[in-house]
Amino acid sequence: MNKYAAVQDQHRSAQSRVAEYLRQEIRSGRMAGGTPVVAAPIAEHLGVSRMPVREAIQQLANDGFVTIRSNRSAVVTEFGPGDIADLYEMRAALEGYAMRHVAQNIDARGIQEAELALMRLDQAREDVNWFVSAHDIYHDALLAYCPRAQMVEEIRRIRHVTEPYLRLNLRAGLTAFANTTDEHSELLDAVRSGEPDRAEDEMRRHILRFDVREIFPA
Amino acid sequence: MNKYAAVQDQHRSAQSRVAEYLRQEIRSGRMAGGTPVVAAPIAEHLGVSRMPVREAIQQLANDGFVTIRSNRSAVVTEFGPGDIADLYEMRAALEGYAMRHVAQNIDARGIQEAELALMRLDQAREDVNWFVSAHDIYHDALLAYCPRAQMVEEIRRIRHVTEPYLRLNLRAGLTAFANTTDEHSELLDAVRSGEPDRAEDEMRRHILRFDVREIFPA
DNA sequence: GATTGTCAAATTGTATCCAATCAGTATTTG
DNA sequence: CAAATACTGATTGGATACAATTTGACAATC
Repeated sequence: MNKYAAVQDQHRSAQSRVAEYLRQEIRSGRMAGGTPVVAAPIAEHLGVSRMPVREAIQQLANDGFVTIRSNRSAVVTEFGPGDIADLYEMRAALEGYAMRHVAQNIDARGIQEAELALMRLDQAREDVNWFVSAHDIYHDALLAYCPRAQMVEEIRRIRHVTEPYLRLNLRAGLTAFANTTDEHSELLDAVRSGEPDRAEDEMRRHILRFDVREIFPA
Repeated sequence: MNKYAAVQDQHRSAQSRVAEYLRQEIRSGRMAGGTPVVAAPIAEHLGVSRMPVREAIQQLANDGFVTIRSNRSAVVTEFGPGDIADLYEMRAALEGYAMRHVAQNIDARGIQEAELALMRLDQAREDVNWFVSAHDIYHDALLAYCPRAQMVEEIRRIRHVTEPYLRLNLRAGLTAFANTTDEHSELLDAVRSGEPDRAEDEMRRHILRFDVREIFPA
């Protein structure tokens, strides 16, 4: 199945192809939380043996996408309200701190790119998938000016792991759509000012404004 | 080799035993940065096949302990000054934020335990290994009152990955030894006050006071 | 009727075998 | 003699085979 993609990616290891495939399935929500992740069928579907699938599953487990239960099938990780709060606070702490660097390092070109990404984000409000993608691009545009590779990687990891829940939130209450452009605009102002404290504070507040309870019916 | 430990851990999977073994070797510094991590000899040494070793290596790679080079032997990750700064800033951001929760949640019993851990830390100043262990315990005593499991886990991960470099620093300049008790004491005061802002600020400053340049000769 | 025991299907965990890849060295060739 | 090339040893990457474990169903028992 999907021979062309397989051929195109032939140079990369089977494991990383499998990992990328599963990551996309989970991020997109096609494999929802709780879905069993069984090695054998996936291996057959992608035309590889179980071994690289196992390793891919473990890799995803380390990123938090799946949960491995010893001697039982792994499952797509299901996050509860507490877990989401946890992840969002982590991201607030890290991405807030990252903005200190960004505010001090960003140049005219960076500002321009962020403004462009912001416009695209505004245009993307009609479609959930489009919006999520544009939202990623906007945040990444800012993080490009944070010279801390591991920090940025961790921030992205968290964003990706929580992506299905952002999608749910966008589809459920439209509030997220409405607020978000103004917030992102204020955020950009703060970064433009070059004041680390202000940039950090703005990013923190922006991320923590995400209301988990919209998704999880009490 | 080491039959008793093997028997004791028989209930757990070979993979996790191997992972734990390697993690300890690396954290302790017995396997220094740059050391090749070859599957076959380790497998033989521990009396298992190469497969669980492979998976253990990959698990460690996801935590940052080793670096996998495609089709070449993996190596123990070697961090440069920039990487260490990166990791310490991440920890500052996260553990600082965690202290907001701790300051608000800690009770009399928690304070007491932290004070005890602080005394033990002070006693441990003569020996590097002892000190590192006591330092871990002190920080964990505080983090026990942060109700954000994933955040705490990530903080610990960073602390463990940087452990060999802390050891180097302790052995090299003794400054870290000297400053640290006072700092930790001030930190505990801030937590005791219950003020989130103050607790966060104190923890951040404490962590960022770590001077990387002591290790890396310019 | 509830509980326990046993068996079978599904799935993971581990071992072993073979192919692919890379680093370094020897060797050829201009 | 220098540069390109071909070989060799070491090591990983992947596939297949098999053992161990768990789950659930169904039957036996109290």
